[in-house]
Amino acid sequence: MTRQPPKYEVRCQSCSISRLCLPVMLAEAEVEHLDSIVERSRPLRKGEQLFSANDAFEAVYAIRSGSLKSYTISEDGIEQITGFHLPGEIVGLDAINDGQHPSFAKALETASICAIPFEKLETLARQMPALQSQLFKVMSQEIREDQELMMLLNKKAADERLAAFMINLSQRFGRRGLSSSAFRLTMTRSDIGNYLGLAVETVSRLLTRFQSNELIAVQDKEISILNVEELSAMAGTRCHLSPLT
Amino acid sequence: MTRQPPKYEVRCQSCSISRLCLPVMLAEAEVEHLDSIVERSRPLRKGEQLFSANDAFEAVYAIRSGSLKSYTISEDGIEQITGFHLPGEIVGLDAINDGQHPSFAKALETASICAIPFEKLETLARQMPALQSQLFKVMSQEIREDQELMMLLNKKAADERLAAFMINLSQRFGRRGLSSSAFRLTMTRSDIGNYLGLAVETVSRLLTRFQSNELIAVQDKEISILNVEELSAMAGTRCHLSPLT
DNA sequence: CGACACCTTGACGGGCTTCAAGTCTCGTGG
DNA sequence: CCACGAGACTTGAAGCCCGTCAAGGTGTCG
Repeated sequence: MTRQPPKYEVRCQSCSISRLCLPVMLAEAEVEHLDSIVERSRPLRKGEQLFSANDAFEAVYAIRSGSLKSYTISEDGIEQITGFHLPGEIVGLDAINDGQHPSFAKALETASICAIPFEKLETLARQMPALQSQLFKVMSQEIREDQELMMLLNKKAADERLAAFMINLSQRFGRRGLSSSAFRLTMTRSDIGNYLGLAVETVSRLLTRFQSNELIAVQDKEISILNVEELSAMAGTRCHLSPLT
Repeated sequence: MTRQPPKYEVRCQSCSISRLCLPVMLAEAEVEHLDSIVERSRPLRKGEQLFSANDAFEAVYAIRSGSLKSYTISEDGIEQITGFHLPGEIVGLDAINDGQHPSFAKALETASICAIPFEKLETLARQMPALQSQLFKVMSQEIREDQELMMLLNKKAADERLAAFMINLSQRFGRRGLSSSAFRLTMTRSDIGNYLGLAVETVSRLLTRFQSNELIAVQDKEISILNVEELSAMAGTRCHLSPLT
């Protein structure tokens, strides 16, 4: 008798977002090897931790469905959200360096996660050039995104930050086959503010303003982008014009 | 007759900062392999570019001596400095993902650079587990540092940012065998402000204030740290006490 | 239904940017 | 050698964006 695997045991070969994940560019036989080291467990429910700061680093994690936030907590207890993660993205890469997670990762909604033991992944990467290459690319990409975020936080006003955030989310949803013009925010306003370096109140006020300017429509956590052009223009740095009325 | 190599042809084996660079943890024979793919050219002079945005990505670069800044320029011409780099550090890692540099790197003073062709490095990494591992660690480290910087920019006041910056520089100089209590800033005040998301004037005022509070002594670009404890305390987030007089 | 988290809106104040002016250093060329 | 200009740095004054405080509304879950 063949035991029926629980339905969260999706294999890489049949995973719908594998083209955004590590298997990209891998030959079929290689995907099977990769699949063989992946560990899948029951989905995380909203609010559950995937890992915590100071946890020993065992694996990196690929998101199969749902969304996560990763964040650090400073000595004095201040939370700093360092990223929101969608299906196909890899989290935990910041822990490689010293074998211990520097950050937390928590589910923003029910989320299915693939754990990929890092030692095995390293070994596999040595045998599969395309996998090694993809790993370097994923990490490089994260470095670059952090740098773009730095530009955002250092040089842009509150409305520009929020516009850039919405455009970014929109594009990421689009790449995953979802609507890029209408989506649901899985994080709270407070999370957004934390991430963008703004007070919750500012985020709330800006969403209201964007809505009255007909850039977006807001219905609780549901967002519709009504005017991509103008929103994108706002996301690009503005040269200190007077604020719109 | 054996040609005398120019004196900038230092080999990895005899390089004074190899313990901070890629060769760390490599066996002697492995270092020789690595050394054999490294390309060294004449030193960069102050202000010269190592690479520019949109340049094709060929190599990553290790700094042997001197210092660099890396920065991006947004569509509308705003410069955003993304990092300052000291000997032993690797720059160009943000270019791996799409074969094109997203940022610029420029010498802040005369600097000797080792170019490491990335394709060869990848190949070598497949044969040398310790090298592959070190590469992952270096990239992981950069991701983590960017996240710490995010915390700095998002959550801390101007004086805390500058204090953290000084402490960070101090520690990095120390690790390189230089004095951690007295050093020379190779970047301008404007660069510091750009990096930390502050106006030049703010940086200048804070340096003056730090000096009158006897936390540091400033003589043009020469900095002496007089009170590490208090400066470190300031670098840790403060709980909104009234400013020191 | 009551506790709690999330969200919104208004009022106020402060920390930083911006603007402006002046000093100093340094490299360059006459 | 020195004049000269450009860039770097400092210091002061004024204004504004956004954080903070406060209050109230809404939705959710035990």
